[in-house]
Amino acid sequence: MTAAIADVLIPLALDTAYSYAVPAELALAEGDVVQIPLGPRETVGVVWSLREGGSGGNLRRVSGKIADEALSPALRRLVEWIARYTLAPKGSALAMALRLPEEGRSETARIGVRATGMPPSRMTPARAKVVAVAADGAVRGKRALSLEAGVSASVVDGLVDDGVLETVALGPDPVAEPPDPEHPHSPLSAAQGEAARALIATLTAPVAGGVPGTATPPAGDAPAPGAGSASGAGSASGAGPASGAGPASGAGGVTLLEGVTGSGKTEVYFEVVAEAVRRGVQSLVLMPEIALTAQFLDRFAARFGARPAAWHSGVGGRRRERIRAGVASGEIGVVVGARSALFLPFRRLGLIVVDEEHEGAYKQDDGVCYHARDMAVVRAKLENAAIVLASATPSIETRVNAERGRYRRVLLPERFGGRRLPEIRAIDMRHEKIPRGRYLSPSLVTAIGETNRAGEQALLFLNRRGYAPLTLCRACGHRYQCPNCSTWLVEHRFRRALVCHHCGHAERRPEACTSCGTFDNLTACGPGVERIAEEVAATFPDRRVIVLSSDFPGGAERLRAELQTVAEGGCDIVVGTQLVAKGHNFPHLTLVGVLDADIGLTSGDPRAAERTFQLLQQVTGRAGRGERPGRALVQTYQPEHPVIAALISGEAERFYAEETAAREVAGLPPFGRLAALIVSAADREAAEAHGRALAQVAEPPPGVMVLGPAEAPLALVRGRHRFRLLVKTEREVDLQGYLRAWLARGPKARGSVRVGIDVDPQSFL
DNA sequence: TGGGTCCAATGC
DNA sequence: CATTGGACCCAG
Repeated sequence: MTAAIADVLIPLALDTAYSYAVPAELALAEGDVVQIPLGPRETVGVVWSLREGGSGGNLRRVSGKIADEALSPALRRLVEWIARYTLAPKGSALAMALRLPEEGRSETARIGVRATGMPPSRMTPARAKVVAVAADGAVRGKRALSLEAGVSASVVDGLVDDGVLETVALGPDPVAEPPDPEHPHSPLSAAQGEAARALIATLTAPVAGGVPGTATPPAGDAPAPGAGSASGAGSASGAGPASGAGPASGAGGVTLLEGVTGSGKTEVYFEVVAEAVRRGVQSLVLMPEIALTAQFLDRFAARFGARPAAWHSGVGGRRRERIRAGVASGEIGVVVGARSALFLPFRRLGLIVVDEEHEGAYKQDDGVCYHARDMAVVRAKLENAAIVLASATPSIETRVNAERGRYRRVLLPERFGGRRLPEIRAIDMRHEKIPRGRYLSPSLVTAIGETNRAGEQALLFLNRRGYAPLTLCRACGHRYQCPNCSTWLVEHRFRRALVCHHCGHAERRPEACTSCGTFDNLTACGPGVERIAEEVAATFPDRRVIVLSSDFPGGAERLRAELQTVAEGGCDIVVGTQLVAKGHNFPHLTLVGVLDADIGLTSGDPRAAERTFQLLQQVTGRAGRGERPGRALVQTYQPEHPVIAALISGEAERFYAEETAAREVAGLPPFGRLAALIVSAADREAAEAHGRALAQVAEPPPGVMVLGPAEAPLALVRGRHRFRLLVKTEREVDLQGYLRAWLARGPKARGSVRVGIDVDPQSFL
């Protein structure tokens, strides 16, 4: 009898599966999660393939199968696809889809109470309220009961001691409730309804037979570009993730939902999610930053009468496991999550929505460098699911795909409820008289005054955390720099610290200069939001001011509360970083002031213009989303710059056209391909030498250009020196194949030298 | 020479 | 990733 051999992929930085003998009593299938011996210990892995093996050799044996865990074929192909595309070891890609035990704190057992029917020995007004509420005999959480009755928790405790209430062990709180697509909700506008219908038409799940259990039949055989030969050579060729998308009509494929800020895109795709629920398929809504989703989850609950499962890095332990299990069983219908939700083991995924698809946060820049938006397109294809990319300011890549007919495009050109887009004006800072160390122009101060007098809110936007981006000694000129990174330390006056925004290094702000010893002579250069808040407080002493940035003291919970305060009109002036640019509805906000629109335009990054345009468009779009019309004032030193000019004139189309043309001329994505090799080492010389050695053997064929090594713009990060090589190819070139051959030819990294590969780099730092 | 630390190679 | 064993270093 011939023994079966399992090739098992292990979630480590290994590119090949390891072979194990399968014990006769163990029935294994491809995709099964198994326990296997690895060196001196036991680990888990996934059966990647099964085969007959003559003697079985002297392989070690699979120790056992982990029940109820298996990776679907689609998910396994996604892992393969990502590994091939990003040049990451397959095992590393698998690790993202496995994320197993997370041995978390066990959930605190919840206790519920219900009425026993016994009368209280002593009646008080508070007790009477509780008894009245509990009279129906239902089980409630202690806290829920006291809230409902409007009494303190101790009253409930007292009644428990008295025997009036009895405690009951409650199951863990549900991780998600089933969404109800027919839950009553406010109607859509005509434009929204039309957009929703167009998107619903792209759903692949059949209308009839939407009974749970009747999964959509899987797609054909080679759904994604790159699913091909096992050798991998040339498979991820030419086509990026975007190509291979369906035709621009019929079901399936990719659809861009493009709507100006305030047009109600969310409500539109909620209708698509509702239809997916009706048809019995699961939906995944990807969001860029989960800190912002509290308000979003509320909106979801308002539409569906239930909260969706929320998935992000902060969800840990048992809860994480329960979401995974619920998604795998099909019990959970809708997941809202950050990019890692892309790897959840959906049982019958029918729809993916990528909200704010242009967001840079979708790109993972360490470990396996992948772009969640692009991989979502791949997963949708593999699952034969529909996918919607939503944005007010789509990325150039996505727009080009839409223009070329690879993606469908659905437009919402007007704001919901006939509201007007804010009027945007530039404030030319070259002509404004501002004292040194101040940043609010007189024109802006006047506008804030007018706005507040009308009982409305103003938002001042500056994309810089902290108090000042640079601290220097007036006596000796010493500049405070991070010891691990080549960045200035940012002063955080509130914390009395100098902080590196790259590695987190923090030191106490010294009294005397650490270089020359001069006492009390350090000066803050440039503005951060804290400093602006100080200036606002000095200019408007009687206004309520809130500063919002991602390092908000007190964490996400307090931040949420502050956002709520702003939304309810509980403050007059908000000073914030890009955190406030996204996703929030501030109905009382009618003035947006952009303090330094030019930040980021001079960075030398090819995407700088696009990103700045998107950010400014988003943040100015915060104004006037309630009843009153809004306006935006943009402080700038170069009002004639194409980005600023397009923003002011509202000619987004022209900006996109020009920027797209410029990309095409330069052969940059999506018209060409880019990859970055980042060579890092503990010492500068070793990194540079290895970079040079690689460049030596680059041997670029026609259509391929290799630049560098150049010291990376952020040359020192976390104590490692970095050099970059940039590979630029024409669109048809098999970038991955070239990189693989090159790296195989090159010297192998020794010592502390590391070579990181970033296909489709987003940031050039 | 023993004992300690550090780090690169290894795992089927 | 977790373990390991070899390289290197130091005190006595």
